[in-house]
Amino acid sequence: MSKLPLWKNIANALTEEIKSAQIPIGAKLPTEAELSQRFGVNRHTVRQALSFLCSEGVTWSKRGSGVFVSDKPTNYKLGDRTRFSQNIKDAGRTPSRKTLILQSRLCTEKEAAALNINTGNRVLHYEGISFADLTPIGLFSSVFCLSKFPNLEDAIKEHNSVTIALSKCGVTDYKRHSTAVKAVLSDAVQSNHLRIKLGDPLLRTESVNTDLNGNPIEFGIAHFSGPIVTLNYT
Amino acid sequence: MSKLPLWKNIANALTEEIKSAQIPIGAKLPTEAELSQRFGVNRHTVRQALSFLCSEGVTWSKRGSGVFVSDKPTNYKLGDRTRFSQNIKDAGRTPSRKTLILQSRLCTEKEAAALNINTGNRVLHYEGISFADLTPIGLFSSVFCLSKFPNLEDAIKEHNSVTIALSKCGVTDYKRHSTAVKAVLSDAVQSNHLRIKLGDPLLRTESVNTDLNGNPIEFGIAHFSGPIVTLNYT
DNA sequence: ACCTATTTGTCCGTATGTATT
DNA sequence: TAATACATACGGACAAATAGG
Repeated sequence: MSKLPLWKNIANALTEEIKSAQIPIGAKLPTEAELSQRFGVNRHTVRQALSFLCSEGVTWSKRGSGVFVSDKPTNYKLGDRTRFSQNIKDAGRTPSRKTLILQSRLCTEKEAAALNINTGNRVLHYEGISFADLTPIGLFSSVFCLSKFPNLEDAIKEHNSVTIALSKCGVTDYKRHSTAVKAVLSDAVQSNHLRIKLGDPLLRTESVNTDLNGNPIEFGIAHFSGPIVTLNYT
Repeated sequence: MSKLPLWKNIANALTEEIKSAQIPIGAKLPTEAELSQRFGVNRHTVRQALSFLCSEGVTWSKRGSGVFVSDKPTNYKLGDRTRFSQNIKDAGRTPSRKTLILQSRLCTEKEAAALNINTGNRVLHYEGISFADLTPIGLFSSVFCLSKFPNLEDAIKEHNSVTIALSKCGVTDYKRHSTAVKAVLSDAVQSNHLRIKLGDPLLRTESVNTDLNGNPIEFGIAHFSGPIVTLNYT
């Protein structure tokens, strides 16, 4: 019946199982050995099917570990009211964050310039991973002027949300003042956190948020997973 | 020396010969047998390199005949947008463009949806390279609805400017309706045009421009050189 | 910190099929 | 028809990265 090559049939079968969520997003496919057993073919025939799926972006592979189902592309809106949580919710997904660093330190020159403070000042450094559902979509690293928000660290710890924490510190609203976007290659740490391949492209954004008076309150650098995140500016 | 796999080195070598036109567009590559002899590897190792080139769109193969250098300069994904000229000037540099394609053709489904026209319609396809001074900074590919602007092709040829050409067609002003940005890796054609390394990151933007009534007039895809271009939203 | 088993990646070899010349 | 050239499929061996004890 099927004039298609063996490997193509296998690729189609696996695609169906992925589309129907029998193999959910992020899940590991059976090993090449298991698949060759199941389909009764040589391992290389399975590999050709898997290679095709990877080239189509349906899956990605990690040597020594396995082949995994890629996440669907995520849209991330970029505007003057950019909020991480709301963005993810709008996409029908559940946002969460994992904190990697939350501590005060002296600010750098670049940070001082962006926040319009002096170089001697202390800042709160907040760094971590952003998730949509269970998929890491980006790394963030923000600094806030400590003298303006002495209690911000505790507030972030308590509420696990920058927006809520800032409101507890008297900032009822803030705006995105500027965003600079460029494309870079991921390094080992980033690719590990984002579960992508070393050398996959990243969207790097540098942004400044201000209060409604135009005073800068946050300077942030974020790296979004290039393969699955799209920034939307409307 | 090279920690790269054999097949990757072969792919790079062939890419070089294609880029330098030692193997010109449309020409047939040596046979798999000849290449395996030349590189001293198994035929399958050569095949892996050729398979990669084909997946990158650099070549295409015909069973029983041979492997040929693709003649389609940029089969998919290339693009642009305008108002970029002003940005370049603001940065104290001189903008210019080189046209690669300027011709009418049937629109694709995606283009029809973006321009809010039917799939049978003809569009003007304008594709080329944007320069700042003498440095290529991006590739653009735009389509315009031909039935709305029947004289646009000649106007672009005459004035070498989309903005001026559109004004000759009655569009005195237009604005960007939406822009979606993501990071991708450059392929052989793109890296060649932009004079960057194969695999360097690119900023890919998809945008729609509308007239002041909100009717879409242009759909464009652009690829900006990741290492040197930053998009700024303020 | 180390070892081992697992898993994917690379490379070679052989045979056969299918389309082109 | 015959020779050529790419496509598919099988097989084995080892390397490299990972995961788990």
